[in-house]
Formats: sequence, C-alpha cells, structure tokens
Amino acid sequence: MIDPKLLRTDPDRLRRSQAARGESVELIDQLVAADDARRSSIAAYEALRAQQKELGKLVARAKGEEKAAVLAQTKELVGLVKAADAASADAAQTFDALIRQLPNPVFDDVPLGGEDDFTVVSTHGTPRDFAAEGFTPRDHLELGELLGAIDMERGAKVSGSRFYFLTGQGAMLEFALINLAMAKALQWGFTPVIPPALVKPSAMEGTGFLGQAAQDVYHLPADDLYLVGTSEVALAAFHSEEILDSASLPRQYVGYSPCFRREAGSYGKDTRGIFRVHWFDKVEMFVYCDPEQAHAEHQRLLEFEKEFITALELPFQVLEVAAGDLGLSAARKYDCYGWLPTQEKYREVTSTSNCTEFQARRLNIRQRDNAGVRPVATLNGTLCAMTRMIIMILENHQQADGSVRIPPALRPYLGGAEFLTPIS
RNA sequence: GGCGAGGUCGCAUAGUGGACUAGUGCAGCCGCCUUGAAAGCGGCCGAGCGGAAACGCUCCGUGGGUUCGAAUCCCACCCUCGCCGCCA
Repeated sequence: MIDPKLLRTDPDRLRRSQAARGESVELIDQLVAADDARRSSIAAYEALRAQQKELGKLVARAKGEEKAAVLAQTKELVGLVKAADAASADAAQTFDALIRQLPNPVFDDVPLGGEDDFTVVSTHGTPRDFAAEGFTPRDHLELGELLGAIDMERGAKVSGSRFYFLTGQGAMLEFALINLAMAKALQWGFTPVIPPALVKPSAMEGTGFLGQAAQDVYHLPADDLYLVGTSEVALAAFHSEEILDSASLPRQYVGYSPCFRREAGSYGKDTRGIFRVHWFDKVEMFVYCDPEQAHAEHQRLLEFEKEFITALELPFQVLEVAAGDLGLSAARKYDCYGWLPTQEKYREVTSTSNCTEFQARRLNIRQRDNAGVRPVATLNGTLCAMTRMIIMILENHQQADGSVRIPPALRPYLGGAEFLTPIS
C-alpha cells in the first residue's frame, strides 16, 4: 500500500509510475475522488457522533421529565449516526479496495518497458566453450538421469506434471547447497529461520500475492490457507502488526522453505526437467530496515547473491527489471541470470526486490524512535533456489563423460567429493 | 476432537450498563537532589486518522447484535493456557 497522503501531495508521481508499469492511470483519479469522499464522510460522522456523546452525558445526569426530553432528542439522532457510520464505512471500503490494487510506485530511474526491456547491469565470468573442449553439452535432465539425481517420471507418476524426485547425489546436492547458503548467510549476519509454508490470507494479501498474482497461488479452501510461493511471505508477515525499535534495524533473516507455484500462465513453457516446477525449495533473504537505508540494503542483497553465484563458479549477468515486469510490491528489482549452456542463453536464478514501505503498510509493520512511529521498508532476495541452481551446476560443470565437477566451495558439504559421477 | 479457564495501553493488574476523558503498579523518558549512582521527589509516558494548533473521532482478541449510551449484556468466530484423547 502506498502512503495515502501521496494522493494529495504528489499524484503526478503516482501517474508516472502507473504509466511506466503500463497500468491504469485513471486509477489515480478514481483514488483521489474516493479519498475525498472518504474524508468528507468521516467528518460528517464525527460531527454527529460528538453531538450524540454530549447528549449521552446529559441523559446520564438528568432526572425525571428533563431526562425524558433529552432521551427523545438523542433517540432522533440514532438513525442519523447509523446512516453516517454506514456511509463512511462504505466510502472507506471503496477507497481501501482501490488503494490495495495500486502497485508500489516505481523509482523514476527504473527502465521503461516490459519483460524484454531489462537493462544488463553487469556480466560476470565467461561461458565455457564446449566445442573447443570437443563435446556437446548434455542438458540438466540427461545429466540428472545419468547421475541418478533427478527422477521426473516418478515425479509425474506420484504428483503429476512439473513434479520431480531428487534422488541420491541430487538430494545430497540440495542439502549441500542449503548448508553452503546458510553458512554464508550466517557469516553475513542473518538470523536463520524455518518458516511455515502454509499461511493465512492476511499474510498472502499483505505481501501482495493475492492481486493479479493470485492465479499462481495454491489455496486450501477447507482451511482457508495458502501454500507460499516463497518464504518471503512468512518472513514478511513475521513482524506484522508490530512496532520495532529503530535501534534494532536493519533486521536480516534468512529462511529456508518449500515454495509452491501453480504456474497457471505458463502452459507449455519450460516443460523439460526441473526448470519450471510446481514445487521447489529455496533459501531466501529478507530485510527490514529504515526506508532511508533501503536502497543500500538492496545493493547489499544483490552483492550477496553475486557472491553466492560466483562461489559456485557460474557465469552470470545482473539485470535490472523493467517497470512493466515488476510485481505489485517492488519499486525496483534486480535478477541474476545464470548461463545455461544447452539453451545458450542466460536464465533467471535469483531475484531481489526493494519493496520500500509497500508491504510494511499492508502488514502494519512500523518502527519507533525519538522522531515517532513510521513504517519500515522491506526487501527480499533469493540466495539459492534449489532446482535452478542444480540445473546451473550440472550443465556448467559437466564433463565429457557425464560426470559433474563440484565447485570447491560446495565440496565441504559433500564429504570432500570433487565430482558427481554417473551411476552404473 | 472433548471439557475447563482466559484474551484490557510494552509487562502486570483493576474495571459487570452513563463521570471510562480506561484507573493503578512496574518498566521507560525528562528534570530536581547527588562528586557519581541508587533511593526519594516532580513531570511525561499506547496506536491510527484529521488538524498549524487547540482539539475531535476510532481502537479493551475479531465480527455482528441489544441499548439513547457497551470494556461491561447477547450471538458467532479466532487465539492462548490447563487437563483428557490421538499423533511425529
């Protein structure tokens, strides 16, 4: 949610942002009108209510005939107060429904355009030249099957399309990635968290996943709970309805949880292997900080992501996502795209968003210091999405014989082994 | 799942229909006193919205209802604690 005051102080900024995102600019005018309606209806209600309270005091004090007279007077007011109350509740609801549709205003320097209009911020490492090495690279599924690491057929048998089993070396590889990610995050000062993967509607709504993103979310109607698509949801709602001491900021949490995605809009896209699946596990960073520090914290999260990908010796690019491709909550987003040899292009492995005060307003997360109480900023960033990272490691570090070189950073978590080796 | 107890301003507690403008204690903040600290004394001390301010309105788990008037009465739900059952 935006600061409603912006509707009066800087509606042009909101219009600019809507235009940049390719969203409705008229929504801003509707909001301004709804805000005016809401404010005047509140004023009307408050005036009547104050009158009613005064009369109430008289009733309490008065006796006999005088009391009867005042009582009659105040009874007349009841209907008016009720009507004014209903009108103001109505206006508030209209306003609330509108303002919750409004995405976080993007920063003015975010690139314009849609999905393909990102800017490449930087490029790291060099893709291997497999031709020069004298062999054609296998894709991650072929390697996964050779290694006995990935079982898609049984995933489909047990759970349906876009499900998989990680087995043997594949399962161990995930555990190693979790351990490396957690060890690094701990070093960086994060507090490790294992959050619930089922959350209430308020948590989902507060993080901005029940708007346009709702069709991509699993819902359990019998209990009215949602399966999270990222631990960001639970980590953000962790401090909901709380006022944090400013001195305790920034707070950095690193969560490990399964993530569930319906992938409703992606039929036929990335259908091979574990690139796009309905469930995967992820280590996610989450930061609460003063809005003044949000930009610096965002850069730090990006640096942490780069450090992790670099430790795994993967060539990658940092992209800044264009305004039209930002989610509801993000004012700026950087994605890291790792090199995928068999597709000969860079594909997404991490994503970090600066949500400024947008989520904090919806979830009512504030800070307090001498200057008073005000919303915090929230930021999130992928440290390691298991399936994507496993794909990257298998394909980039594969050898001609189908074995896979384990990057040294990961070896301590795999019993010191230097290679994953084909079975049988 | 069953039975019982409970949810009031950071914590603890009082409040069972009108003066509640929610009292008190603790913690916290400021000041006095003091070489310094403690104690003592005085003041401040929940959140939101509107307002330059004075001040007004809203909030006693949540949502409804009764009433001229609800923290207080009624209904539903949520959560916490205890015991029993089941389970990892």
